[in-house]
Amino acid sequence: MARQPCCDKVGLKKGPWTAEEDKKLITFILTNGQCCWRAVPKLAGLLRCGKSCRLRWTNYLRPDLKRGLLSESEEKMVIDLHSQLGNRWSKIAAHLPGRTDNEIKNHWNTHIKKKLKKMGIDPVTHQPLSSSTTTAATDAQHHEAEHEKNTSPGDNSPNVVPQEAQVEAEVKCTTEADPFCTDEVPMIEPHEMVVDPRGGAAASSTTSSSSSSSAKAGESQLQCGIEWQDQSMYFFGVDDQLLAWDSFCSSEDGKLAQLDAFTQYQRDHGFDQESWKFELF
DNA sequence: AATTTTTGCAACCGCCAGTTA
DNA sequence: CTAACTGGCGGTTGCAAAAAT
Repeated sequence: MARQPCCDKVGLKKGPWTAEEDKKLITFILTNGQCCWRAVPKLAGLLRCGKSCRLRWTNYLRPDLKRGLLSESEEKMVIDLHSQLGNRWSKIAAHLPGRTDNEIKNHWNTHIKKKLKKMGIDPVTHQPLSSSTTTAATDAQHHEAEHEKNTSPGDNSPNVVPQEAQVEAEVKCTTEADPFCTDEVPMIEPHEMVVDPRGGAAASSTTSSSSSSSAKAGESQLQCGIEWQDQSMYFFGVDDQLLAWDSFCSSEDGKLAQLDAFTQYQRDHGFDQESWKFELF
């Protein structure tokens, strides 16, 4: 009955990931796809627990991630969704392709909260702040602290609690309309990953949030991303297009091309974490 | 220029629900 | 049926970089 524990914590590394560790994890997942996270560190030769590997991958290394600040429209969307869903960051992230719940949560706490307060809006209730709380920043801080005190742990709903039915309807609607909601992100198989060393845009983002990615034009860059013909079809599910793409990627030629491209790039250029992180997407 | 404070974000922690032996 | 495990989530922390003094 008893299974092995997820990871014995003895001797496991913690803290920031090194370029070498990233490389190992990326190479492993490119080769094997996402499988049992518990097994990943051992198989990839990492002294990390599986959970740490999963977080590193989903929040940072995943090739379909956008980098950079949220655009105006994304921010607007986050505010709108937060008013309906509260701190259900993963649900909110499901509506923003290429964004992680962690990223949105951080952005909310560091930028949006302040913005809303400046505008005289309570970031918790999304209602206008009462005059007593808008008079001084300290009051606003206190106000927020009170909110947080009054919110029981685990209760992530905003104080203006939306009708539960509405929330459920929203979530239901989301999963129906968007089969790849991050709650149900399909495992990325090796054949679904494309390394494109040609220098062209691998993941065709239609937003401006990746502007930093083009900043160092001319540098030889590893282009790695899920090479969807149209990003929207990945996130909103155009089944037959996906099938066609999948079958291409599933072909032996497709697989070999992807792995060859990656190893070739590593041979030619070495692995540059900064490029991987910022120059590509 | 040096020091202190603030900010932003990657990563960790603990909990939970679903799954499995 | 039950206990243990896995994967996922939200809250929090720690640290490096930037800004202020």
